[in-house]
Amino acid sequence: MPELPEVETVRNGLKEIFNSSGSLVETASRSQKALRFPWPRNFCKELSGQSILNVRRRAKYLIFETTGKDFISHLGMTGNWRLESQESPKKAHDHLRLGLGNGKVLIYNDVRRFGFFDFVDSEGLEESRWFSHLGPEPLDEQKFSPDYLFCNSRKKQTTLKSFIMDQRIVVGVGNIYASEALFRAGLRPTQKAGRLTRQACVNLIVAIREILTEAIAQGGTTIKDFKTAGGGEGYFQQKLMVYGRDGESCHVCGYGIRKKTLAGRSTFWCSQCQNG
DNA sequence: ATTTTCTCCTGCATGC
DNA sequence: TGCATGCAGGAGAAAA
Repeated sequence: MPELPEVETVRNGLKEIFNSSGSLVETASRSQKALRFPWPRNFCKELSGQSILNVRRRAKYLIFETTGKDFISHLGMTGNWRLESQESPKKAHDHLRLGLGNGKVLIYNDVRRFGFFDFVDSEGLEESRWFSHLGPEPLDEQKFSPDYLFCNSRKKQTTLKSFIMDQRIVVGVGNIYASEALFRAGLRPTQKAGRLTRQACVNLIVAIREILTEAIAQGGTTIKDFKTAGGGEGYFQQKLMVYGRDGESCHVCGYGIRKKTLAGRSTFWCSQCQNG
């Protein structure tokens, strides 16, 4: 569900919650159902009584730094956090409840249970099983450079869209923003990644950065399930140029938006605007 | 080795 | 109305 801008939006919401409602986890309880992976051993026991010191993000992972063990939260497709008062009715697919005091409770809900939690060691996080294969952050101008993208795309037979969704190449770009970034860069999602010119790499990197930055500013994209940690919706869907618009006309040239499945994921583009 | 398809899960839209 | 089918923003495993 959430790509980088959505995870960043959730992170911002969680930080606000911990600032206003306190960061001490007085109580913790969880559902009996496993998420994508079994719950970490003694997860709730380890959490209760600890304070959340900070919430960071790497790729699409949230990293909770606490006075006890640090842990990560991955939202999968439908994971979301919300703050409610203790007496609010429970909802289907609530999986974790963190009592924050003042009658407030922070709840993790995940319909499809593709999300998961795990304890991590903050030292050496980049070398951990979850992070060791990850590429650079797209907003890191040093590491995610045109030269990096050009060199790593050489001889790649995969499609350009699959290439930029490969978390080993660059993290955070999911199915929506991949199509949107390629539209902005004027590049065909179906072309071979190995065909990228140096100039195309420059254009693509700029497009990815702009799309993600604007989406963060808009609070992410709410197509179906995404909710900010405050329970609100993101507004970037109002700016989508191609995603979910097959059969409609291009906002720029009026040509019909096309749709095709690439590597199992729906892909949208304008064959007039994206001829590079 | 690289690339695509399958799989985990539930809910919703669509079509017969 | 009911039922079958397909699809959904992730991503690792399995298969090609």
